[in-house]
Amino acid sequence: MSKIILSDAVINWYEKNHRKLPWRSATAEHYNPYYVLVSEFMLQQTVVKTVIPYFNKFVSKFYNIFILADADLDEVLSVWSGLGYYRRAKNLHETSKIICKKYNGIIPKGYDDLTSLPGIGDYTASAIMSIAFNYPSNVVDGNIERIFSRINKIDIPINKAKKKIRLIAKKHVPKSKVSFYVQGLMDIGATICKPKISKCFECPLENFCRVSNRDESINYPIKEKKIIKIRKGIFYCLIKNNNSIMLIKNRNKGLFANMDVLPSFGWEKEKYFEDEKLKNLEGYNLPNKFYYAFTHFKLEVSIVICKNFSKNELTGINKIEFVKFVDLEKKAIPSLIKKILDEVKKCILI
DNA sequence: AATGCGGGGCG
DNA sequence: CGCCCAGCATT
Repeated sequence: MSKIILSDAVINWYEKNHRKLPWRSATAEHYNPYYVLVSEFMLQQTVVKTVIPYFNKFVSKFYNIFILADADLDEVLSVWSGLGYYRRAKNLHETSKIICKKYNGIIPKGYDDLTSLPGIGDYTASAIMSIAFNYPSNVVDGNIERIFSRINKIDIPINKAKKKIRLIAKKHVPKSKVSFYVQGLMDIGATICKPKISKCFECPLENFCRVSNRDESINYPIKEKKIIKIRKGIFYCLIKNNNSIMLIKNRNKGLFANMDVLPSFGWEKEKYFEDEKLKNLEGYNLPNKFYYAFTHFKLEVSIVICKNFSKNELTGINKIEFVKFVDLEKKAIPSLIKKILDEVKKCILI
């Protein structure tokens, strides 16, 4: 009797237990590569549950790669609004245009072709090749890193162990059913071998694992923690006719690139306007401050409202636009700004 | 090799 | 409240 190998255990598990997701098909042979492309961009550093509604909205509006390539960036960003990491939206849009122009709309299957596209790195290229085209590439994401760091009980911090884990993962890649294999590993990582609580008792890989119990597995992979600093920002809501508010088109780099935002200062290096001009505006502070957490810093948000604001008090390099409150949902607004706008709407209605 | 880049959900 | 997530690009 031959011993079952890890990849077979994963594939067997996948065929019975995999999650039903909108970019997946019943058979590995019938994957829609465009769906895989879109989903992989959205899934970069973002959990499946968050992505699903955005994916459905995205592909119902941009239902193939040609429609996407022909769309305006602002349109793409407005569908992406709330999902975060907005550079991904621009990169996906750019990538779709290149694929239409250079590859006649056919998503390339080669690693070098894929990684040459904006927003596609080692992981995404490998994932597209394996998931959409069933090619045996070495796909290693956060889930798979976690699984192998537990299976092999890797006792060095994860940022220094990545190379070693890649080598381990590579040895397990099967020759067939790679699509089911990599997605199976990710599903196991997301539903069983989870970061905090792992359900080792129902794990198909228990026999392969050196830390197969919950108390030990929670310590892997080993991570070093970083210090989060606090910044303070003042955001200006400039209201006209009691029904519209001034938004500005953000710069095309850095935080909230190309998004529609409120003028603000105090928390970023780049300035929208001269601080003095904002400070001289007649307005009133909302009494309640709140905190908003980014990955690398925490922001204390203060809000100033200026009513009957006339635009010529401010001049800046950014494109200025007054948007009616009822039209805000069509704009490409990040969640932080949406939260501020919600506070302001409450005050204006009272 | 380290850092910037969102947002939500969960323990 | 801290941690984490189907990573990539830049420095």
